[in-house]
Amino acid sequence: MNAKEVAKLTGISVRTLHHYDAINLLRPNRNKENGYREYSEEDMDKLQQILFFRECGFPLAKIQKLLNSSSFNREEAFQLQKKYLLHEKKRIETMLDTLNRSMKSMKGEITMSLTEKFGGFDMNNNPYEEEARRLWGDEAVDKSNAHISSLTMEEKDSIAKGMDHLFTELATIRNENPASDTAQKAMEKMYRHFNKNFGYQYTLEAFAGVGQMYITDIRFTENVDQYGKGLSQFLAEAMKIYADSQTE
Amino acid sequence: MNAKEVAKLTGISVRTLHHYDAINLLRPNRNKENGYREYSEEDMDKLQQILFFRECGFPLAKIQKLLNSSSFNREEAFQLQKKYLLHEKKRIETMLDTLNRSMKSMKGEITMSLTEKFGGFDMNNNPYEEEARRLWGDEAVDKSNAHISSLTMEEKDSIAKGMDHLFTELATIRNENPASDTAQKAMEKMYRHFNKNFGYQYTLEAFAGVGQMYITDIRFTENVDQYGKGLSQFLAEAMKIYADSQTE
DNA sequence: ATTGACCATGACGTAACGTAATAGTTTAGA
DNA sequence: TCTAAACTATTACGTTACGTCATGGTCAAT
Repeated sequence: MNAKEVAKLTGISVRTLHHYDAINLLRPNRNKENGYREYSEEDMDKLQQILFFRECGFPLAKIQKLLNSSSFNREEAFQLQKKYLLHEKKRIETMLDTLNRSMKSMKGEITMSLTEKFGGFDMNNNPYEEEARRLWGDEAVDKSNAHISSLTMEEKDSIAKGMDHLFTELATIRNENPASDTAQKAMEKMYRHFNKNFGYQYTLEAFAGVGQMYITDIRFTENVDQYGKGLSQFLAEAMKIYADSQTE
Repeated sequence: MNAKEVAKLTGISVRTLHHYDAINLLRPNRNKENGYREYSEEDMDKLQQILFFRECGFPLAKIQKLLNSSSFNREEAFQLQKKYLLHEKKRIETMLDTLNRSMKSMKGEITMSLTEKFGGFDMNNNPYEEEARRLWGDEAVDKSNAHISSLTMEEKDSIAKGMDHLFTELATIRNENPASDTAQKAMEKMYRHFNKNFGYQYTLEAFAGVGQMYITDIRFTENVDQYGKGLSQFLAEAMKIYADSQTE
């Protein structure tokens, strides 16, 4: 299939296809003779995924990461998109209600509070982005998740206890300087612990990445900070310093 | 209400409010002492309209024109938005269907054609933009519409016949050069006809604008071309030339 | 009196394309 | 067979609707 046919079929523009090609999102094979784009069946399936995610409000950069994730799974993707669409459907129904009531309020039949007048507009906090990140967002988390799901209950329990222990311990030194000897020794221990308990060898990069996540992902921040306020912040810094020091 | 409260209430950002202020879309009063923005109840109603139209996919520039249109009518606006939302709801339902079927097709339970796989994505041609333009889009059309709706059936009928006659006549010369004497004489007649039959004095600008519309608005193009293929194109050119020649 | 949360106005950045310019290719009709 | 219309490609600049600083004034509470 050439670009124009694809455009016609899907309702997107040829320029959009060019764009997706340019940003490495969807790169069809080229005709050897003239360099024209040729879209295969697989390309079309990928494009469908892209458009679904786009419909769900994901930025293209994020879509790219998702689709490239090693643990990406079409079935889960469909489920997620379905959830989003159902959510969106509800939002629209809310807006329709707001609309109908606004008409009545205009005619003086009823009165509406300001809060009511803006019901349904808030589409900023898309909870499904977070779910997507959970599913395929971070390669490191991915792999450990995959590993975790392969464990028995007892194994899981044991690991959970080990982590709990580790964090409780770490919480006691959370007010130290993250670069201090005490802190860095703890980081070494932590790094070893991670490598022992998760299914693969953590790179130092990934280790630092997890630390980053503790402060960028609220879900993690809250979780970690339950062991002591400020722990996530401390860990993020200390883990990064450790990773950097070991890399040189 | 200050900007932050509005933001919290509606779910949009303060920056967005600043932006709407900057482009003259929504300009709240300012506190005389410190220049802070202060949003009144009216501002909030207008904002609601803006957000509804935005939700319907209208660009801000268009929203501005709509709201400033002399014939703008909140009730009609609500109705239009309602139509759009119902349309959107259906589209989402279509996509949900596509999604469910795609999952089955992935599992090999059913097969899907490519066309089916992309059902629901086409949201480009929003039919409601055209309806909006019809309602409030063109000031000139507005006014004549307003006038028309104030007429009796017989008067309407008589005018319709007059227009029919005029267009039939114009169709006979549609292959002339639009700048020719014949064409320009016909334009003069047409201009007088417009001024006689519609409720107010057409400016030459508005006259040329109507000509423009004959070729930019498909609805009109098709209508006009029923009198003869290419008539709309001819009229658009001839009317512009006439208007220009009279303006100097 | 100071601090921290709020407001204002620039100015620049960005995402996801649209649009136009230029040039090579393919295809349908004279 | 030749030519014009209709595609294709790349490059490049434009656009919309804001986000994100940077800088500086304002207000409310300690």
